[in-house]
Formats: sequence, C-alpha cells, structure tokens
Amino acid sequence: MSSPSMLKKALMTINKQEDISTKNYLLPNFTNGFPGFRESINTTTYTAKYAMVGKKKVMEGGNEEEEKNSSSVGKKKKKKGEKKAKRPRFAFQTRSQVDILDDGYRWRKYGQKAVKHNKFPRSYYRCTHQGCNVKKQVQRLSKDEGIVVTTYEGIHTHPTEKNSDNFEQILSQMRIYTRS
DNA sequence: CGGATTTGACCCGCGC
DNA sequence: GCGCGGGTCAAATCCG
Repeated sequence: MSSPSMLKKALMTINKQEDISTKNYLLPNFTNGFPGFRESINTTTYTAKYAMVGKKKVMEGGNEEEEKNSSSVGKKKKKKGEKKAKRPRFAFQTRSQVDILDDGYRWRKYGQKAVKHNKFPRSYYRCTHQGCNVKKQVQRLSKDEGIVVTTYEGIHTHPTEKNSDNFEQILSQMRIYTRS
C-alpha cells in the first residue's frame, strides 16, 4: 500500500531522475485532490515542497512555506486573467502498457510536445469539467518505456464522474524507484 | 452533429 | 536581445 512517506519518496526520486518540469512539486491534499487516494490516505492533509531538478532554490522540508507574494516580487498584471497561483503538483510513475490511466476523470488532450532527451513525447491534458482547470502531463520514459510518468497539477473542484475502481490497479502499480 | 484529438504556430520565461 | 525549450492555443480534422 502507499503511505505518504512512500509518495514523498517517489516524488523526490522522480524529481531527481527525470526532469519533468521546472516547478516545485508538492503533494496536495489528497482527500479532495485525488479521489483515487482517498482509500489509502484519508488522514491528514499532506504538503511537501521540493526543489526541482536543476538549480532553482531548494525548498526543502514539508512545511507549507508559502512564499507569499512578497511585494518585491513584482507579479505583473495577469493579462489574460487567470490566477497564476501556484498549484499543487505531484508526480508518480506507473508501469503500464497504456499511457492514459483511468483515474475517474475525463481529460481532454490539448497539446503534445517532444522533450529533449526523450524519444517519447509528452502529452498535456486538461480536466473537461467546467471551471475545473486541473491539468496533467503524461510521459513515457525512453530509458524504460514500460514506465509512464503522470504529473497532476491542481485540485479538482468536483467529484469524479464515474467510479474509479480502476484506480486500485493504478495504486497497486505504483513503483518507488529508490534503487535501480 | 458535437465533442475530442491533432498539430504547427505562438507565447513566454530563462540563460547565455 | 536572442534563441531555446517547454507549455498552450486553436483551427482543422477525426470519430462516435
């Protein structure tokens, strides 16, 4: 089963080995963020912030360090509207034949991009529910094409549409690569 | 016919 | 300032 510490470790591992993106990752409140985890982690809200792959500042530790919008950090006016607030993110790996994991939500693909050092493209999905701007990325690793990395960003503001029984499978497929 | 996917262009932050 | 790399848009297309 998956414990928060395992997820945490997985997250760190992923961040170290893969360059998934350029942002901080943090584990969202799973209870309302990721229904699939409801069964396995229904306790405390779990937040942890990590540095990303490259440099950038390292926000170690698991306290919600909310850097606040310090006045010095001149956030420019968001032209397009849209809150650019940092969103909870977390990633995990599964060993799967299919790229699209059925997690109970409906996703609309809105982009696909090739990333460097990877032969497989990365796909971008958005939750189709109106007003729910949760996104996820799916990418298969070139070093081991049996592995699919899924990165979620945001918290769903609505329940799942269909029951996510399949998610138990996904959970059971989760692998923590602490050692190769 | 309506919603999802495809796919190149566009955009934007960052590093040189 | 410019180019690169990653993320998003959106029109055309696909597909049930």
